[in-house]
Amino acid sequence: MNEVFVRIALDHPLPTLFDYRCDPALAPEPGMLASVPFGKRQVVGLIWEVAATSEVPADRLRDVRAVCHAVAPLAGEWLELVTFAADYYQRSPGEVALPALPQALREPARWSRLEEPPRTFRLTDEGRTALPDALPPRASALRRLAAALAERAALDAADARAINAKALSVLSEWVASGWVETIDRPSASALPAGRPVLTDEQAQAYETIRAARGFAPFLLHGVTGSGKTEVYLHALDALFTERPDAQALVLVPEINLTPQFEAAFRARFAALHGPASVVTLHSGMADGERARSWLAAHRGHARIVLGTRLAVLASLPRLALVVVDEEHDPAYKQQEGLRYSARDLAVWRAKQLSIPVVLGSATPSLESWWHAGQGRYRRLTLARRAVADAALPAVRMIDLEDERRRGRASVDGLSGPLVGALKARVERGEQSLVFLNRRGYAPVLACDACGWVAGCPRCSAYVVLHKPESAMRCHHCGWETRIPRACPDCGNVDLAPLGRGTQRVEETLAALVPGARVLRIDADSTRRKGSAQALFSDVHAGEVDILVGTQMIAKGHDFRRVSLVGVLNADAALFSHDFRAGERLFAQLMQVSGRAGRAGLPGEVLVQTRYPRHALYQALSRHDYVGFADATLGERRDARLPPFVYQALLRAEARTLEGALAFLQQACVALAEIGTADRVTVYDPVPMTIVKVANVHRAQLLVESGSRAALLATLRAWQPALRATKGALRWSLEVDPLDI
DNA sequence: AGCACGCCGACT
DNA sequence: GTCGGCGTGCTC
Repeated sequence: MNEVFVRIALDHPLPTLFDYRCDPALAPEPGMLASVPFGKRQVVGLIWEVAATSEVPADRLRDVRAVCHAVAPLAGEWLELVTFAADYYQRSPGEVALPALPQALREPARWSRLEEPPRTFRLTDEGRTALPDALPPRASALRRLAAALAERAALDAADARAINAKALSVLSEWVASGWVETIDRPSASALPAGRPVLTDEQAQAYETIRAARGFAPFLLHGVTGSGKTEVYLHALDALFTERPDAQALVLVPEINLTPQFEAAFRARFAALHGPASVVTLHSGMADGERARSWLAAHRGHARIVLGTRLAVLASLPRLALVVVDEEHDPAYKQQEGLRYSARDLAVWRAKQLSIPVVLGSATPSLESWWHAGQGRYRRLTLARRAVADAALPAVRMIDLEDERRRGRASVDGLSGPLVGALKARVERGEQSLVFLNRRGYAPVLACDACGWVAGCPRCSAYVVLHKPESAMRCHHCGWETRIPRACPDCGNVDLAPLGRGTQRVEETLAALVPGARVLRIDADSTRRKGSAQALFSDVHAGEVDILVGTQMIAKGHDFRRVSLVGVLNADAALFSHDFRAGERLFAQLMQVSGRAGRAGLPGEVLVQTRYPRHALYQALSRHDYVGFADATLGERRDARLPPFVYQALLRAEARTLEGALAFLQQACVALAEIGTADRVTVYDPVPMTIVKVANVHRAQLLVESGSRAALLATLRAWQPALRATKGALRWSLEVDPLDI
């Protein structure tokens, strides 16, 4: 009775692989999925290694129940990617690998339905002579099948199944015998006509990417409207012309907000390589659909995988080019579970495979900008807008202090000059955007008489007033209540909404700009699936005069008739404790400004501020990303902040703040005992800004080092001690955190 | 992370 | 007398 042993990665926090006994008849191979007993349950894991022996005592070993053969094993390169990500982000390989797979692969009952859809069959020369003699005389079903093959040039799977229910398995036997062969789906030919002509800048960027060999990271720095997408499309065209079987990975921050981007890819490549050549992959997809896309990528049928951050972990056996659009976008950082940066993993994959990777942005992350400055990334610049006579918009500050001094009070946060500019646009039949990064009606409801403020009972935060639903909602935990008629403390009925969100601005604009068709787009107005798209198409169709919204309206959309962008309430980020707030604000304002004046209309951007001289706004009005980035990088260098230092956060969540802090204090002691901490700075445990969320108290501990390797080594050594500390609390480590 | 086992309060 | 609260211990 021979047996083999397999080492399996399970979606489980213990940082080890688990050994199992396996019947060799199950033909296990690394990269295959296996169903195994684990404790009291049955789980699916990923076979990492197959070995002749095991260190684990025989009486503790259990048996593999089944191995999935419907899907080809995941390649060694993919397992390496998982190994890297697991080590870098301090997780077990199974915690990285299994959540990256479609649910269908993690359910043994569904394995059989994952079989590759059969292709078209035809007789080989050998089959034409040998097959008739090989069939038993009375096997009439088989004879009918053979006759159908002989009659036609090709027999497709559906026709075969119509002849006999078991025809497909018979055909695959005949394929194995060499009597029948499968024909691959026909690959299309002619290049589609009408590729846009590139500007000189675009052409230069494209030629540089095309000429690249080996690992070649590019930072494509292109102003909004400069046509970065067209550079990607040309680079993909060139790749597929040179290597028809190659695959490309194209990452976008939020696929639902960029249907135009997706449409451009489909239009360009579906004609060239068949409708299945472009597949999308994002978290909003139904499971079956996602499984289909994933399998198309894994099997190499999909030429282009266009997806959000989770697509960076797709299996792509012939990956030859990676594109990360809007590479600065924080959405590339996963904010729960495995907290990976899809952009960083994309660069890692490119390096692993020695292929080019293009990071595109109008406002690159300071990390990428710094890499480019150091010569690690090659910079490609698109300084001009691609559409003829589309100039960059004029950016002006509206000084709110000055307005007030002159006795021109704002009405509900909207200044006279902005309202005047909006009216002028409505009269001219042009569209405007009003950008405000706060949804709801008002962020606070307060009592004038006693100072009571509506807070969330479960969080240390105020609840946000939502007028359309006449509800107050906590944006941290989702808790909701009716708007009170009177102050619960003193009974006063004059409760005042303080500050404003998109709902209130929408209401105010409707009153201040009579006759204007005002539309609001934010996470609340687009909650229903597909409604965002419907609302955006109203804007494109010209049925909207003024669009009010959060950053959702800043992303990707090419509004041809927008000539004015108004920005409200931006100042808060200028003085934030988060050192990245300025970088984020600048990127957002550049992006939303870029919505103005794309199609020849002169564009204008009006920013309401109390600090019009602030360096960030000055750089914005000059469209000076480079100046802003270099100045901010200088500050970061002086203050020893990323990218000049590497950081990790240990977070603790407990029932009490004391519990969370005590755990972190213990963790500090454990870290001091490790001793490798000589090149690592450990800060004091601190409560998080919003200390309580959903009745859980949160605190964190920052660890940093000038050496990435030293930091990782420390984290690795720290983990066993962290796991050993007991207590009813949850903790997690985050490497390269974005929010501190 | 699940999912057990294991000891102490308010109910038929 | 039990149903069930969540503390702690294990999973190849």
